[in-house]
Amino acid sequence: MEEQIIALKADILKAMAQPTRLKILELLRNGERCICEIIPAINGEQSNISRHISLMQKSNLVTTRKDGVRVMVKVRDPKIFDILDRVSQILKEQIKEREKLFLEI
Amino acid sequence: MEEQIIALKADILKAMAQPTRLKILELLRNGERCICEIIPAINGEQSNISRHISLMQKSNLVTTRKDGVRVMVKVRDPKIFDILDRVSQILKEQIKEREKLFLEI
DNA sequence: CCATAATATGAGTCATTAATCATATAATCC
DNA sequence: GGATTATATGATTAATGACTCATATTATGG
Repeated sequence: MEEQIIALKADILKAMAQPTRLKILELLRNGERCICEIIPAINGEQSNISRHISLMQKSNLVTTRKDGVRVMVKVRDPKIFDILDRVSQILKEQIKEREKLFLEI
Repeated sequence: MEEQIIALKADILKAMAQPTRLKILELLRNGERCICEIIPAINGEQSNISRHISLMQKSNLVTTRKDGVRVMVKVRDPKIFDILDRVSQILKEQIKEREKLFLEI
């Protein structure tokens, strides 16, 4: 596979692979949200959230639109949530296996 | 959702979100591989590949077993490949949309 | 026009990461 | 045992990332 394609795939995954950004994406499962709602919802610092959202926008994970003073954010492609679901499943099974090992001691 | 769970999800995604590691994972689609095969296949530096594999092992993405001098690596949970497939789909559609915009100019 | 609310951005800090070279460890074969 | 092959690891460097504070920008309502 070509280097460029690989790099773009890595960028998509990188844009998801961070706790604050995961929290934002989880919030956006319920649809479009204003940045001003996201900040208190995940108890984040304004400038930090702003940067995380602009990063996800650059990687095309989310889109934004202006609504007066507010900026509304939504996830561009719902397949993002499929990925998040898979990650949850994988994690659940990892935790199960760790518990199994623990019981064997 | 709890901070810890979020952090673990981010770790799984982080372990995938890097070009060299993506290449390794793609190679492992065809099953278990020796590290000594992976190194030339992706044209990597030995110590670098070694570190990337041990990182993916720590995040439980892959497992390893010794076979003589060799270390065989395989992906622990095939759902990893589902994630890679989704990322490919998302990227394809992103590229399509960019082309669409380009044609409109 | 001014005050206010929402967002963005410059600059700085601190931590993490990827990569590489050199060297160590471990298993195998002769 | 000694040479060889495969892998791991310590140390270093350069780049990137997350976060914060202060300040700028933008839109709205009064």
